[in-house]
Amino acid sequence: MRVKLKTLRFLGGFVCGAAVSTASCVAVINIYKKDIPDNSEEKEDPSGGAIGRYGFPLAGAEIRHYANHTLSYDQAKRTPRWVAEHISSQKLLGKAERKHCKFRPDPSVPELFTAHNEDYLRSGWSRGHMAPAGNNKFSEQAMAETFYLSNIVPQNYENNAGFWNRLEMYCRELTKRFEDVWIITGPLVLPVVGADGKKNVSYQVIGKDDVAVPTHLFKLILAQRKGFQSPTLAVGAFVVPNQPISFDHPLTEFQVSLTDLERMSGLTFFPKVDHVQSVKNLCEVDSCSLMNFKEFTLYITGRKVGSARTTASLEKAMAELKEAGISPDSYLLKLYAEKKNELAAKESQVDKTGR
DNA sequence: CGGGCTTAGCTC
DNA sequence: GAGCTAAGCCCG
Repeated sequence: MRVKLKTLRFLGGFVCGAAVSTASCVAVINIYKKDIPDNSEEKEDPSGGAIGRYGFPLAGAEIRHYANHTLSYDQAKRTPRWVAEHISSQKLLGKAERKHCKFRPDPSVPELFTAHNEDYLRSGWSRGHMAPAGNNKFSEQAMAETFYLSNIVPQNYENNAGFWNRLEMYCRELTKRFEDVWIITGPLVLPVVGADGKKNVSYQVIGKDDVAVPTHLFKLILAQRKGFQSPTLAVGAFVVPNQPISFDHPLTEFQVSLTDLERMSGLTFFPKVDHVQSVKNLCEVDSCSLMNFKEFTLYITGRKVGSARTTASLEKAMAELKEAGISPDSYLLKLYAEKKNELAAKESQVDKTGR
């Protein structure tokens, strides 16, 4: 029997993390043959071809392939419907830098349906990657393509830099324990139950192009480990509100069943997974835990120390860490010492030459 | 890592 | 002057 669908409920005024399934609910998901529309048979047009004489509407939702991501675009919302990726530990190695990248309209999206940077500017929303730039360190080309606005949705700043950022880091960390990780990410506009008990879908649109601001973002993770005899296939589906989410919310709070996500998104995921192949709950075979405040702050400080160009900015980063009540670990101390020497040498050189 | 903004320099 | 780009500095 199919996994029972749970009805999504939003309490009036209270914004919750979408439907939260109990862990046991998605402990083992047997993916059976799904009700996939079969377009292979051309049905005969009883009107003798008159209806289609001048063609049928086109949605522009065809699958678009890029160097390291694939997506379907939503021409009405000026955002992707979904973006798919495959990552492995190898792809995370490399020197491609986001500093050399620019957000820009996707040249393959018709001008009539594309978003522009101006839509996001001063809109109150940041440009949030669906396929993250950080998953493309191996290729400047692949990274640059993730900055096409076809891969971007309006996202809350704090969510993007915080909880969502940590979720993306967790996905990369998964490649240490699973050889192959497939990720599908996209926006959602979910209904809200109002005071009158009626359900309504409402979303903001920004800029001259009316780019749709999603109420939630989803991320679906399929992780495969080549076991000695039995390979492990595990799935985790997460629906995260497009708003600030503090450190006291665990990732599991936003987990939903695969079936629930399919119902919310209108998408059938991984249709080629074997019918009766047992797929495990990712959060039962792996931690599903994101960096805590201390780990995250240490990491960010490490990035700032590594990129510091002056002694002043270097010391500022360390002072802010202390201010947060966190003492540097051995890795950061080493990084700090190296950077301090490097900058001192550079700055004394400047003094000598007067440059 | 995830995002911003400002500035200088260039072309038209 | 407008418009684009790259570099540098800012934030969480």
